Amino acid sequence: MTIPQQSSLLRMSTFRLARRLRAQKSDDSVSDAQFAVLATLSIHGEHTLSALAERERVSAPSMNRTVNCLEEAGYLARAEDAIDRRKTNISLTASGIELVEATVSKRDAWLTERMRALTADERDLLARAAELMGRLATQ
Amino acid sequence: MTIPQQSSLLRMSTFRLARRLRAQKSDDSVSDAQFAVLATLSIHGEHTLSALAERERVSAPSMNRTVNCLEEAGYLARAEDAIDRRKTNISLTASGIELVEATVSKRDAWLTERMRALTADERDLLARAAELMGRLATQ
DNA sequence: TATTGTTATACTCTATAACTATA
DNA sequence: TATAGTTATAGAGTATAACAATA
Repeated sequence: MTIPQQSSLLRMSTFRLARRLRAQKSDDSVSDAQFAVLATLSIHGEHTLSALAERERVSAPSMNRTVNCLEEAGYLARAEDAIDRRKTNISLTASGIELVEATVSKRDAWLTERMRALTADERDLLARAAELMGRLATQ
Repeated sequence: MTIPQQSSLLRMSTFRLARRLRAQKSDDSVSDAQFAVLATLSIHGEHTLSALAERERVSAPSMNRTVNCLEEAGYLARAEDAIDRRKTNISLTASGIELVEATVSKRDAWLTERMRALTADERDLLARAAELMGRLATQ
């Protein structure tokens, strides 16, 4: 198999699996865009609005709106920066942490159940592949 | 490593790689939702509106709107069904086929370039993993 | 009566341009 | 003057409810 053929296979399988995983949510009231923000705050901690916009590759006004919705729903909180008063520091509330954990658990449970149907060798192969995929994505 | 740990690794890497791949487009004027429709028509051929809505898991009015945009942009065409005149058959135009091929090429080129940095054994491992991921997604 | 597609309406996500407050 | 955040406005994607045409 040529390298382009291998790439094409990996691209298709990655999209299909990501799509199935994304469908596993713990709460339908939060959109994909909103959940991505909560997940980013969960993994990388407190962000200013513009840092969050840059990381999610959307405009600041767009992120501002999404943050407004999430703040209103009680999943995150804004706090004025003590030093630079133009900035607002955005972080998860207890309720936001809970929602991220519940969704991550649901997705992992869905995948774990399907991985039990594989052999130990196949699971090991997938774990090693995951490490390589991470490297490809950050390259 | 436990099965849940393997699952969690695979989930994170899949999302990261899918995100990077999705960012590789050949034309910024077509949204993700619109491109997904074009890709579905490219892979699975002609669809009625409701078949398309069901496959993309959105409502019929939502799909109708997306199809309107794509029709106006000239990427797909509606045709009346000869037998059942309630139905409209939706298929890609030459321009639509071209756009799908250009985007797929760009994504594959991006991934192929990064896979060249791996060893032959690592690429082979990823190709076998892709097959397993496809199986997990359809299970 | 049921199905297919569409229109009406409303809310979220997206963007650019313009504004406010602070540095 | 520059930067961080926000508001104004407009276009696209999502949904449910209601409608027209056809089976």
